[in-house]
Amino acid sequence: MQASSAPTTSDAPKAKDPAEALVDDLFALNNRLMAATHRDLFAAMEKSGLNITLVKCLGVLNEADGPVSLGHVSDTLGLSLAAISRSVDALVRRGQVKREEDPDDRRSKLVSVTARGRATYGRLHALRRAGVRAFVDRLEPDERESLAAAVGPVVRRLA
Amino acid sequence: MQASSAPTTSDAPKAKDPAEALVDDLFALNNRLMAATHRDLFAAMEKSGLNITLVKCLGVLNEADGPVSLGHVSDTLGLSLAAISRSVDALVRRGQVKREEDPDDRRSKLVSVTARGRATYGRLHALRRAGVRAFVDRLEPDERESLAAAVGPVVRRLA
DNA sequence: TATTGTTATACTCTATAACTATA
DNA sequence: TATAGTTATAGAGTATAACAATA
Repeated sequence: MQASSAPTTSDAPKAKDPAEALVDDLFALNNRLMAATHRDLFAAMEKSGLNITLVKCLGVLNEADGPVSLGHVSDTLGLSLAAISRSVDALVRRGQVKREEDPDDRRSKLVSVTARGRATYGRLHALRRAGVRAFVDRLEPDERESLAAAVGPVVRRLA
Repeated sequence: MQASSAPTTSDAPKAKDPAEALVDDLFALNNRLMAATHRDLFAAMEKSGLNITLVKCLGVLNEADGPVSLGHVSDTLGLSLAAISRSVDALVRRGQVKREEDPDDRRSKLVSVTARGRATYGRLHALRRAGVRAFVDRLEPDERESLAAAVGPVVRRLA
């Protein structure tokens, strides 16, 4: 997809909501960054024997403070409990996560990431980050400067 | 996924490559925009009876200058010719695209988007754009201003 | 013979439903 | 009875391979 509508040239017949131009620019930037970050990611996932759902599960577990239930992962990702059950099982077989009975509720299982799972996730994260880095490397010094000054405060305020 | 590494606080022990901080910020911004644009998109796709591959095919055809071959779509999306053949067939059945024999090479089929397909794609595009717009609406005036000044030149230079 | 696209078959992944164990 | 998770079954989607038509 690419940006459409909203003339961004200066010879627009009428004064246009400047926010619309920004929307178009952010849209375009998003597309660039997505392309940059996704290019190598899928190859790496395939090489690691992981599919998208497995990576997402790994992400939830890596970002969790501690062990979580299957139901939590299911709710977070919006996938059926059955799918999560199978995905977690696959991750357990690959040594990426650990699954234990919840001592407080033996119906429930607590899932947590292993050291290997943390390493795997870190590798994939670094790959995505490298895509962004490649984008930044193509920027002019003054472009980097103004981007840093503009984007930094926004992401920190909304964090 | 969320940004990790790279301390962005000002009390970093050593002077760090400032580009690394920008990478983290753009990474975070990208995640925000992806979340914003993908939230409603999938619901709309489902409502339209389209899956991701069909939308991607529709995207290729909408962004093409004219009719293209199945092989072109296959190469562009990195999917097998068989999958594209079935996907295009589904789009034809839904009236989203038109498939004709190439008069210059009767082995080949030329696929082009119909008025309905253009409308469908436009609707999905507008939805993604609305997500970005919602993000922009949450910004402060000065944030909008500095973002516009920084992002605009970059996306226009790299376009 | 090589190439473009279609069809046959097998595999992966997910959802719904049935089931087990626990509360 | 209700809930957490597992397993059975069916459906969607893709890849590989076999095929048909054309170059």
